[in-house]
Amino acid sequence: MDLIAIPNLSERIRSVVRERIVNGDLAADSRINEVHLARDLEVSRTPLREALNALVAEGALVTKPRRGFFVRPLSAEEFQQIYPIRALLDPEALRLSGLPTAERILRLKAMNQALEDEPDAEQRILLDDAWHLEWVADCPNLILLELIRQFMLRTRRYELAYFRDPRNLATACDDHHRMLTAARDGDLERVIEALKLNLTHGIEPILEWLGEGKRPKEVHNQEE
Amino acid sequence: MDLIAIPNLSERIRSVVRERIVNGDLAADSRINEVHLARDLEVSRTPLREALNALVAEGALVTKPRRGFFVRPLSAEEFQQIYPIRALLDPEALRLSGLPTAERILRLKAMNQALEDEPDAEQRILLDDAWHLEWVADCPNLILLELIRQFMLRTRRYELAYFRDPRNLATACDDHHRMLTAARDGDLERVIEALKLNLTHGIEPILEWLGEGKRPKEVHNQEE
DNA sequence: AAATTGAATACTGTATACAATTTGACCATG
DNA sequence: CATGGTCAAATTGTATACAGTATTCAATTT
Repeated sequence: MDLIAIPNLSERIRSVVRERIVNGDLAADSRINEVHLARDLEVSRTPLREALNALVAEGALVTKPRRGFFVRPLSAEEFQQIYPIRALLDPEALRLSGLPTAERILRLKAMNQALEDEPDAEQRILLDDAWHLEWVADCPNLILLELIRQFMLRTRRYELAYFRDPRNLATACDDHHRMLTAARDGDLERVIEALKLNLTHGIEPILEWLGEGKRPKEVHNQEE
Repeated sequence: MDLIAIPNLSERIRSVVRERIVNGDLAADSRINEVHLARDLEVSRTPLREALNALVAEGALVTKPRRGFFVRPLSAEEFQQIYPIRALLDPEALRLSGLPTAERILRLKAMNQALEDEPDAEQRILLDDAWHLEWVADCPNLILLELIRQFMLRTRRYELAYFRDPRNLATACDDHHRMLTAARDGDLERVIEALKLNLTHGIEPILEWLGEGKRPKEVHNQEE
């Protein structure tokens, strides 16, 4: 019997649309035209609407009754609210997980290396998320993990800019390294401190980016 | 123009179904038959499915592709995971909010009195939630507030048993009182400590309840 | 008697159709 | 030239229809 549940169409649509929002293909604040988007994706409106509703729950969209779905704009305000929450959730999950096993430390080391070598910004985000999840893989509080995953999705749009800059990548990998050495010393509290620092380092550069140029694409919703 | 957005059918359905889950009208672990439930609610399946998907995001239901929606059972495990998260979120929100104004303290005092006098368990939950939200009303992190509200909904099913017992109500009001006196003394840290204690007090009795009798109603999904 | 297969049935997932509401353009009016 | 009203087109919300997938249960085989 199905151990891996095959996602249905609406779940696949959700991923695709989320991608488009993250990339800016669907401009911030723009209204989503269900008919056009459905035609573009070559699906009907029903599963599309299910996907859009799910994205509302994720915080990527907002919905106004009888007006439609709108892309939640990237904003310094939202970002300044989301990131501190991760800095609250992640350390707690790590504390509950305890120190990683020697085997896991090895894996983490390899993952960090892969991150350092990765040229593509989007892949870097995925690797970074995987890295953080690996630390808390043994966390007994599954709902907390669910929550962390949810917030990883919400921060994704912002992190794209962060991981494009090699200097930021270097900072991140450095922080990660500090976590690893603390773990090898068996000092959980120091690991947690390093994690908090890591999560804090992201804030400044992203706020800067949000302040200045913001996003390039603006109007361009989707073609007719 | 519409300051208060009138909810559409699917949003209203969501509330109704959530209610039924909380009450146990839809038994834990039972599969939801969309056709029957739609007929029962006198709506079509489309908005019902939108509502059910939203409830999945809320954690009240789970969905298995091509199998359908299932009522997430109340379990000691889930509860033990949810409550500590509230004990993480609420104090942080309170810290960000700062001490309440004298005016707000008065209002809180009145709210606690109302809670103490309330005979109905369901109303008590609503009043208790309102009480907690009043403390953090000034929290600048709106997303954190959103999250707290979300978890209030998730804990609701469990708290019903808690607030039925007058002894638990007394304990809660007592904790609340302690928070108020600490606030009047201008000692935020002591308020936060009292809040943590308040949130912790709920755990034991509910676990006990979950261990023994559990819920009365069991089979009874919905009538044909 | 137990296991297995296969057809009938029930149910979910998706598409389409229809109703209700909003939007925007056009024109009349001050 | 601005303002407001009316109507058509566009768009969302809901219902219904259909297709594909699970489940059930009886018939058949071992």
